Amino acid sequence: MTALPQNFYLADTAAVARKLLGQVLVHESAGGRAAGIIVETEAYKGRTDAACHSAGLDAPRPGHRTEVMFRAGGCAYVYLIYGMYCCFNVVTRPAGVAEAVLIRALEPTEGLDVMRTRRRVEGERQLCSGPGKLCQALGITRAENGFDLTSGPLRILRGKAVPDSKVAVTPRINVDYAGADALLPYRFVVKDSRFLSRAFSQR
DNA sequence: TGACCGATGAAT
DNA sequence: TTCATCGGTCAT
Repeated sequence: MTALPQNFYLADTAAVARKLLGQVLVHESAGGRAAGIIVETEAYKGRTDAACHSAGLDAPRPGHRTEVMFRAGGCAYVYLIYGMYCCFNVVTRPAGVAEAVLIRALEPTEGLDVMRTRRRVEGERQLCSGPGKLCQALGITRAENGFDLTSGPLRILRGKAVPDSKVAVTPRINVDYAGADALLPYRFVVKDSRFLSRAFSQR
């Protein structure tokens, strides 16, 4: 499998979030190699999106956590949430536009034992079914913030395309604070996956 | 220097 | 539904 080219990440952020379904996130680290198929994503559209960390920002602010979001697409944005979990995002769009895609769930495919050790749980459905969980399972921390995703230890490889018939679009999770923007259709899931952060159901 | 709070997860 | 837990962010 070959890594997705940087070009892939420069397009519209919601389109990238959709196209990331089915691609494969890999991390090779001291603990071992672990990987999974992306089954759930969310788009965060920068300046005008009240749910986005870079909401209202026109330019990078040195030292601010959103600094890497202003880089050209194709690198990692990792931040700490609730004082205890990391969330992994893919930076999108050309340099200067601070948008990103949050990876919310993976179907584990490689390194399940390493994941079990890191997560301290057995069931494969519990390994990567949430943004904090998948970072723990793959050993992704803020040390990986800014990493290039087209080469190096943290990469996204081209997997199998997911047809539209298997994709559902919903509002994003836990962004109620964003008012009307919380209703935007920016969450993409593989409908029938058993590995989502929460099961998809109609209506 | 300090107060506030969250793109979560796990237990209840 | 509740809460653990603490760094980032912004207001003093």
